[in-house]
Amino acid sequence: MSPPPAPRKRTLTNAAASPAAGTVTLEMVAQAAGVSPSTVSRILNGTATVSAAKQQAVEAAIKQLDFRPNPVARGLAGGRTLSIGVLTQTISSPFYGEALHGIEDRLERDGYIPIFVSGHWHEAEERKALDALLSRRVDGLIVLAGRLSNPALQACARQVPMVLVGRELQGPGVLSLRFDNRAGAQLATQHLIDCGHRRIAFIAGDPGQQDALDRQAGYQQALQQAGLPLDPALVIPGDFTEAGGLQAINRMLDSGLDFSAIFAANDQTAIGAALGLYRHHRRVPDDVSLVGFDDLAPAKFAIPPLTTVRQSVYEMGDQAASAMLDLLRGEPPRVALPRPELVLRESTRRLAG
Amino acid sequence: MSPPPAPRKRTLTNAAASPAAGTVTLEMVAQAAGVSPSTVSRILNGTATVSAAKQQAVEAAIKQLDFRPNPVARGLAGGRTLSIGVLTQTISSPFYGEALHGIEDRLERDGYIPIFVSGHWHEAEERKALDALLSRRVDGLIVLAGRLSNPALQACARQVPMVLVGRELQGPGVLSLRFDNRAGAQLATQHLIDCGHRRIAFIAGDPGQQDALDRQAGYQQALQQAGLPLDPALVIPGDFTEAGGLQAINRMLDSGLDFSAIFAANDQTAIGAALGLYRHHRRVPDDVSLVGFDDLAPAKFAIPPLTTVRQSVYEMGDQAASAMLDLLRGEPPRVALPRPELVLRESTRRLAG
DNA sequence: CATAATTTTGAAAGCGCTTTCAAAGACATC
DNA sequence: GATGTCTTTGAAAGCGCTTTCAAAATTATG
Repeated sequence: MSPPPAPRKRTLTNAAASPAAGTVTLEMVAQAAGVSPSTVSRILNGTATVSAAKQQAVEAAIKQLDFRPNPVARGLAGGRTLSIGVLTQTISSPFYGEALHGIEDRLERDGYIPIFVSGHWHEAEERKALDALLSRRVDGLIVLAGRLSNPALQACARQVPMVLVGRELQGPGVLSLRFDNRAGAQLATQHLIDCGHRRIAFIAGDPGQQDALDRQAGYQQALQQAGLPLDPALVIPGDFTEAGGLQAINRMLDSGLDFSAIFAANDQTAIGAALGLYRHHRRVPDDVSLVGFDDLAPAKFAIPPLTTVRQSVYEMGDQAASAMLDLLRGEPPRVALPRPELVLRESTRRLAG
Repeated sequence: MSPPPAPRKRTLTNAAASPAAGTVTLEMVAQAAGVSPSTVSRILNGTATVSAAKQQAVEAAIKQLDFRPNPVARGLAGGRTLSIGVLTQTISSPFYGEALHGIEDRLERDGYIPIFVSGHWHEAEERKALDALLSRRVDGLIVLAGRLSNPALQACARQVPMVLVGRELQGPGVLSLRFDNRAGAQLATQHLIDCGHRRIAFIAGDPGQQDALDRQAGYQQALQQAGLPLDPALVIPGDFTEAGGLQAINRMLDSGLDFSAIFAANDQTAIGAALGLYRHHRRVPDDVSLVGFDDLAPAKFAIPPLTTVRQSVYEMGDQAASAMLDLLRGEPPRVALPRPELVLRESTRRLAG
């Protein structure tokens, strides 16, 4: 080990109230490289062409001093904070969690950082959270579903670019990203039909979410296309939670509903339904086939492993972040949403007889 | 509705490159209230006593203009950003997700905002994430477990106060929060013993995490206290994941291991184990009793619902955030960790015969 | 009532960076 | 070689807030 030559001389700055004393500033870099701060800034941001000689000198100084620009200062001066506000509903939900993961990974590659806040499906909370984000001067907003009114969202979109996931909204500065829930639901229902099922129940999702409505539409469409009747009794209300799925089963069984398969509006509902079935000693898939939607992590280890529709929520997050980055660069956002696909596991089987 | 009297006069500032034109600044408030900016700042921060008259005038102006201080500017000038960096491992994991939720709720009450970053159990990533946090000038750091070396953590703690969850570390500016994993594991094991089980297998957790080691110690201690032999063959390696649990079962069954109950190091492992058992046509709890650890959401809807040790990860997050707030105020942190408790569900039963 | 001891207040200097603006250099043209 | 055009560079003015510092206003003291 050769001894480190210059052990950080600290003479240049007005060493006043610096909290962290070892902070290297842009000014120090400029001084070390023998140029002006403006030049260093320009190199950092690629704002203008700089002579090769100075470019190198500055880069060397940056490396040597281990300089890392202060995002707070940049935010104040330049108006950019390199942070994107993300409004999610429940940070710990398996569904949103994956999307956040996708967002985080994508943003990080471009030096942005996501700031996550939760709205808990509560309009007032969502509004507050968005306010907090805006007052922190995030450069953009990614909103995952929620209950906030469209006008409220549009108002935000007037301040910063916005990407909306799971909701439809037109407007300046807004980009809407939606899965093809309908196609996914058709896929699931069709699979059940292909297995010979005729009495296919649908446990619906939270009627306040467009996704839920679309999935129901897909279910009905598949039935119709197969020439099967649409029995309203086969549509049981649910709320996208395990408890809702469990409850739905109880209701179905108590009322003596006749069915041989169930399509649940999401995996969580399906998992609750599976428990309900287990409690009533109905075997999956022997007695009833069960399909979920989303392909969340728990589906894979459910008992039995759940046949479901894969959505790649992670990828959706990735796409949302990508689109935001495009928007920020002023480019037209290019998104390629993943197609829904059926994941065959062990919760469905061909109807015997 | 009376008409709003002054519809936002905008004459005062040098209306140059303001990105959002409608921004109200502290200076505007000062002007409206007829005082100096310093005074407004003092009122905002409670830094000094101000005459009642001015106090009121300023408060009125703030309300009237709907002024909200710019955290970015505050961060630059005052060194406080009102944000707390939170290093988690997987933002979408059911375990950490709940802790994040607890942190978020607690911080929000005091006007702080958490900034979540994930380390993915990867030292380099953790270091990078921490760097990003630090360079964004977070006021404090909450670190959830991880693989980062102690010296590296201590170095961070020298810059900002730090609360460490799930790891033991002494040092200036560091506060360690640990569950009593050992007691929890004893509880679980003892329950199995009480049920008459003698051959109790333990599927271990990730040996890189202290939690895993503690849980194993608790398991062994309970066995010893009951005068039961410690058979090393009964301890099967695992890694805190469902896949690990599944694999462990395969190994146990393939090797013809004799056991009537399993204590899994966490719920995820237990859920994987349940699937393994299902695959091998071993019924839970009829053929083998199964206990998990953590009481994560999925445990409740597992098939059968999983007996487990409740940790309240949410509460842990809440406590960590509280402690951080105390630290920031310069008060000695007061934490009251929740006791572990056994949650009896349907995956265990008294050994027949 | 003068003078000292306090308290309230405002002016001004930053925090670390970006961004005009104009001066200085480099290059091209006649 | 003089003049004009385009490019590189630095000085300086902020971004919106906090925080000395010292002046002004207030209160206490002899």
